[in-house]
Amino acid sequence: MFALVAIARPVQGPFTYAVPAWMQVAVGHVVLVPFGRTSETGYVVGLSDDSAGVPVGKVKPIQRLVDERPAFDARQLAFFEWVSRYYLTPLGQVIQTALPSEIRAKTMLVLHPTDDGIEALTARSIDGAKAQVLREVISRRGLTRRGLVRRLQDELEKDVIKKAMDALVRADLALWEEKEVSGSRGMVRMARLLVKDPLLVLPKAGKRMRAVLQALERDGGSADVPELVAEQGQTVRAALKRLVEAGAVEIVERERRDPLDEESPLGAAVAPPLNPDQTQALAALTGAEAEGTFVLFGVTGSGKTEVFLGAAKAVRERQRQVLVLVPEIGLTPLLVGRFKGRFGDGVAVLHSGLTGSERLAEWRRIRAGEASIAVGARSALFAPFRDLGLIVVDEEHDDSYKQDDGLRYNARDLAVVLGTRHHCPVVLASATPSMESWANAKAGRYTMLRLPKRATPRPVPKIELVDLTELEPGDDGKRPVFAPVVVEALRETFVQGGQAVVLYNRRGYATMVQCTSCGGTWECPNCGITMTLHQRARTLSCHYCGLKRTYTDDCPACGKPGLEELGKGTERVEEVLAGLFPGVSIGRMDADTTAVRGSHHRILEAFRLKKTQLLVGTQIIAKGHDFPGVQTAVVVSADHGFRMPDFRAAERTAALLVQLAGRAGRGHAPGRVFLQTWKPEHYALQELGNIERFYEREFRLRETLRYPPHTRMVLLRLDGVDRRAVQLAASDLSKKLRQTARNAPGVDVMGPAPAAMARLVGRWRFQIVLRGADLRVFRAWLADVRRFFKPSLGKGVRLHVDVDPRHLM
DNA sequence: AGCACGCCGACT
DNA sequence: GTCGGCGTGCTC
Repeated sequence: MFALVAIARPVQGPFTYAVPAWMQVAVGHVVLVPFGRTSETGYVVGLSDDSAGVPVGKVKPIQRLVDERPAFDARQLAFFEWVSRYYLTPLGQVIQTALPSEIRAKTMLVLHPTDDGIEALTARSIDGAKAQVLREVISRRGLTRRGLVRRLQDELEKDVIKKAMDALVRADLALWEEKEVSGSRGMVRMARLLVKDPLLVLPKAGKRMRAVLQALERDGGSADVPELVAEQGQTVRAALKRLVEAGAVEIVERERRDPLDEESPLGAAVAPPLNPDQTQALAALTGAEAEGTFVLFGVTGSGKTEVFLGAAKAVRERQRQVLVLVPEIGLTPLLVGRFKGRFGDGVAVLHSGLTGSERLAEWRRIRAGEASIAVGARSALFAPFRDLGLIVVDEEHDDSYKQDDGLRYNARDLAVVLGTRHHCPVVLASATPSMESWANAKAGRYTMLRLPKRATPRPVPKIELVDLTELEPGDDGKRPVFAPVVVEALRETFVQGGQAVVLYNRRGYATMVQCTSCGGTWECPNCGITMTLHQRARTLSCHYCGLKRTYTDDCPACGKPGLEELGKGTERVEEVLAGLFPGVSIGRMDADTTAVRGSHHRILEAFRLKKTQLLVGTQIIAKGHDFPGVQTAVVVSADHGFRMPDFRAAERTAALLVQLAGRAGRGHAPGRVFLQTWKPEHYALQELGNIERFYEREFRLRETLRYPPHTRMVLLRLDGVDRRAVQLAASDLSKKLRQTARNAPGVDVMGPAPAAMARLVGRWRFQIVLRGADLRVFRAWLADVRRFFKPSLGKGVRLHVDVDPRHLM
């Protein structure tokens, strides 16, 4: 008996293994198999009586089962195989992405001394680097190659250490042993303040240590280490070490907890009556033979969730399962709460905040059929459902459905595939459907369901375009940030005790700092882009790689004072608003203010409870929250997004603006929405009141430009430290691709071209865009050229393959 | 991804 | 003559 095994590594598989006579193996079993010089996790994807052409001498036996029960069934396997083909990713990697990381055995090689080795060190018969390494091997047994290097890197060169290790093994003074490692234990390290006034104990604490202490005091005496690192950088670890030594701080491990437990208020247990539109949509989804994909196109506040809940109830009654996908579960505690309130324990929640064991428990509950409803972020798509009766993709236009590393799948698209495999309806819901979904509905492939009215009879707010070109410069010669009409509306709002949101899609204080004497600007040495000034933190920071530099008043190049702070971000907008409306309390929400765990929730709660009257922030404020008190919404610069070098810029910006407009006037007062713009004539702005007209225009525009959804794209991104090597590899690859593309009608190979951000984190990036007009021809051609897509193209050049990219930047 | 094999330049 | 650079190809 032989088993076909897909390996959890980026290798083209599967591989044939012998099944020991005593072992019961089935398709779906996770197994440990010998692979190369060590062992690796494998997934049984087939069984056969012969060795499938592999010489029997080469075939090795399966070592053991990792889990008694198969992790996936034949239907799921077929789905994984589809995903593997579509995303040009080896099957083993797809399955690895799909399964909880806990269901994975892994071994690593660790170094142990032999008796001869111990003898040799005592006898001092060896010396130099070998002796140093051997001493380390003996005193700290079981270190990996990397671990040894890390431990000795201060004393020896990296390759000297490696050579010494190999020499020791060759001389039988040490040997490699295989050690099994368990997956993540799901524990978080937490720093806790031990003394009241740490600076008394540590009068000489440095800047870093002080920053850590400050953060700890601010967060009530304790904080998670990963969060401190996210906030202040890796130097936190060194600072903590010294604080622990000084006895000011202790490190404790704690279970990672579900951040939603305390945050998702349970919704009502009983369904409210539905309006006619909702009833009609519900009927379409729950019909006896309902199948296929539906676009639930409902304005914000139209009661889409009630339709999901009603449909879920009907599906449950038929003993089938329901999958509800949400973009980022941390942003949707309300939706989770409503499902839990209606269906109680039957709801499994899958998200990244769970510990490994918690996630595994939820996963098993779904496999066992105990949970009939799963709510989760994109990876919930791979949960082991037995029989799905409904799939909901909420806010389907959201880009976070696309995974942007590793297996770059789009959960919205895969939901549609999964739906056909389970013969169940799939609902793609949004107030601003994606161009693809809208086009599919228009072409009749999907069914359009409309909820054109708000559930409560409030009017959709009026959108007012404010032409910034007509704005007069102020006394200082600069144009004000806000037009008078906007300032007036905001004032009126606050006088009436109402609330407002102001969106500006850039964080920080100034996007660029320039010396008035020498004209020098700060650029990130890793990424080559200008660094943003963060006034409060007094730092300049690179928004791509996170590099931070202390901000000084004098130019670092010529030493003269007089720096000009150009451009603006949320921090400056907040400052301007504080100046305009003294006495109005302002909350700011952007990646800077939400870096600390729980602060996201805190800022929103303060606004919901009307402790703050005005909320300033980046696009994060437009996502799915319901603030009844918001009377006025302002977009500081509506055409900001259009300038992005990306064919989806208009679509994305239009969606953002409509979503933001939906935040206003959901309560008693009618809402007003102001969009400040330099280009009021832009078609996306002109058609915001009727987004379907915008879709029509955008659809035709994309047709002339041969962009999706009229064509399909695959983005090949090459990156590496050596610019010339990357460019060379890219032109080499594109040459090969172009040659084969001659026989594939409608296939274009574009580029290579430097990526819009040509250098990120010290790596140069070039890209090649593949485009196909005919899906069948394109897919066949891709299957053929897949052989060129090796993850490493030599000389430190890496290749990432992105099928259906969301960005071309 | 790792890792071994193998072919060309600077050293004992 | 050997060590070591990393290009190429394999892992059942």
